[in-house]
Amino acid sequence: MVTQTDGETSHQPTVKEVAALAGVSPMTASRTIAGGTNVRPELQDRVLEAVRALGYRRNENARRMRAGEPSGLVGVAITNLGNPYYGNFALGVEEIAATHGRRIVLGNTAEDTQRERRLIADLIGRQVEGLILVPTGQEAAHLQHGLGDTPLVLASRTVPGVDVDTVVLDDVGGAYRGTRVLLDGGHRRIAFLGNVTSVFTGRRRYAGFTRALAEFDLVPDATLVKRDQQDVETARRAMSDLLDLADAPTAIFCANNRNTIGALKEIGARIRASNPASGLPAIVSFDDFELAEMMPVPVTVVDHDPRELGREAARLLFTRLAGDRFAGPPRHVELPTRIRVARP
Amino acid sequence: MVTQTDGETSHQPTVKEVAALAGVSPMTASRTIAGGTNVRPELQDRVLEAVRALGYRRNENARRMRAGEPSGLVGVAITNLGNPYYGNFALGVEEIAATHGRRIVLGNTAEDTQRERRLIADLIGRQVEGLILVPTGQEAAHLQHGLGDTPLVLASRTVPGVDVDTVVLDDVGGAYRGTRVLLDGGHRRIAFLGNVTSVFTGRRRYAGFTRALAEFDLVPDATLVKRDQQDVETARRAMSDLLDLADAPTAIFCANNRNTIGALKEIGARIRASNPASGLPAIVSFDDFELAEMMPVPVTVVDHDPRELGREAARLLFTRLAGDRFAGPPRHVELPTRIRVARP
DNA sequence: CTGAAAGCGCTTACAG
DNA sequence: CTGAAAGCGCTTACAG
Repeated sequence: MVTQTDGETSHQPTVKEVAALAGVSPMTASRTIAGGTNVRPELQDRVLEAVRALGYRRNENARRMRAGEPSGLVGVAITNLGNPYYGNFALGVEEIAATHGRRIVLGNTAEDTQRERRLIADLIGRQVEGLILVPTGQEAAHLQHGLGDTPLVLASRTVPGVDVDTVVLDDVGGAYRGTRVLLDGGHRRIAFLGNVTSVFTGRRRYAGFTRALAEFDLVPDATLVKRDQQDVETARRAMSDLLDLADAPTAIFCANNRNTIGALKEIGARIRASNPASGLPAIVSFDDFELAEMMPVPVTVVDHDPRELGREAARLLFTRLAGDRFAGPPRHVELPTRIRVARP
Repeated sequence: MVTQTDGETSHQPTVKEVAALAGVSPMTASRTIAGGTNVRPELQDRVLEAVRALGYRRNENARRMRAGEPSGLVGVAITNLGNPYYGNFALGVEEIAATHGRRIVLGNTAEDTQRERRLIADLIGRQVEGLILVPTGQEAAHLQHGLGDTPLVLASRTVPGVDVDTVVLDDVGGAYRGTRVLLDGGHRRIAFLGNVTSVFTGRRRYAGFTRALAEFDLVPDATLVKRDQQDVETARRAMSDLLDLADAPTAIFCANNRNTIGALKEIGARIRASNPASGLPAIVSFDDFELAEMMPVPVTVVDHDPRELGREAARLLFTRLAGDRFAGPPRHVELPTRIRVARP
């Protein structure tokens, strides 16, 4: 039974103290702790006993500094820890990092460039060997300068002027094919629910949307394009406005998970109020979500694998770290998306 | 435009190199970098210019070591990064840590005691000031020894024999009240879908379930109790077995999010197959989930706030760190749950 | 205002 | 096999 009331003073013991207690030199203690090569078994026993008695834990930072070894850490900065998409992204990074004996240090930027800047500075200061970033915005200054020789990989989004290794989704192609499902199904009044234009993926998905429309000689109807929703509640309200239009859309392209959920919640509310305005629209959702097949309207999902995105970002980083880290031009990987009709 | 092809050699510059380039002593460089007190402006300019030229970044590990300062890091170990519940938990920890000027280092144990052990050792070795852990199992050995003087807080689950600060949910009360909703609604054949008995929360929620039944002079029917599902697919199959019973349950208590989703997916599959066996059961879900109100059966949610769980864990830790860290007995906090009927 | 010396905790390289 | 010396990158404390 361990308790936190044993009255010991707060202090992490050092090799010196271990050595003193064992009656050996710090070097003998250090050698024993490192694995015990070239130390008499008898002395090893005494050292290990002292380690136990003092609760000694080697200071990894000090060790790596003297040994000239890298930190063994990879920094990962994501925009929203509470979003399972980025959680799985981080899992993918961790998976590959583990195979290289590295641990990840994870930070959350909360879509705030200021926080991103501070986080990166801190991670670099703590000697991460490389940095994987889902960038918050389009500001490049803090990414161009101050990273020193620490390799940077951008994931999911790019930043203009920052020409480093990147892995993104096939946003344009995915949005195009998702929209085509609606067009091929006969829909012509198709609305777009997306997030702010400043976000890389938002712009790309809108581009895929318009490309599909163009093939049917259509251009987006401004009254059907809503591009400012960052969360579920604003998405729900945007959806409500669309459904209240005299000439309401027959289908909705939702450019991300948050917009999909908001749109569906509004549909649900109207069903429960027995007030489905006009007929209920079909939905395309860029991003998968759980229980898609339980929805009262047909949902087409533009699916992709966040974990693979993380894996690929890590692979790019470790390739960089393995070779001459400035050799070769930056590589740009685009991962595919899959169309899945949740409820035909 | 920054590229990774500029041919520089890989090497983080040091104060010494900055000082040499600026033509001053390392101390003058150090003082300037630290903020510039007691350094002639002219020298400061030269140092800062050298910093820019070399892309110098202070080694935070080295600085803190010499200065005798703590690392400024709090270790957080969760069981599943891909679960938004724990992502939000980590956000809560981060929120409080930020107000104390600390950063979190997040690790994932993947419900694996071996990984938990290694992760903790590593975090301690990297000098975290404290550790917040969602423990994987019931093994206590690595938690009793080897943490040294680093305070530990257990969150969501406890470990027998490890008597440290803890914050858990009111699992028993929440499960009790959720089950009461079903009983008060007239249900008498109520099934239990939960996870393995070895998990703390699983046991507690089952206890709340049986307590509610007892008030109606009922005992759990063994054929209606399924307690081995760790993921959605196994939960779905367990649900299928229940619905296929000759005397199928009229209501299901789902002890966690994964079991709820699995149960609902099976219900959805049967509706789509126009084969709702007998009537569809009511659902109680311990853990909230998105779009609960869109389900084709009544869903009662035993809701709680993972972020607040994280905040509270961090508060316990910082209280410990602020005072004499071994003063006072361990504190045990239990956070409330709220009953929410998603669709009456 | 400036810098040479010493040391944070650890280990490499060198001498026994 | 063992240890005194030196140094990783940085800063405190001490002398000018």
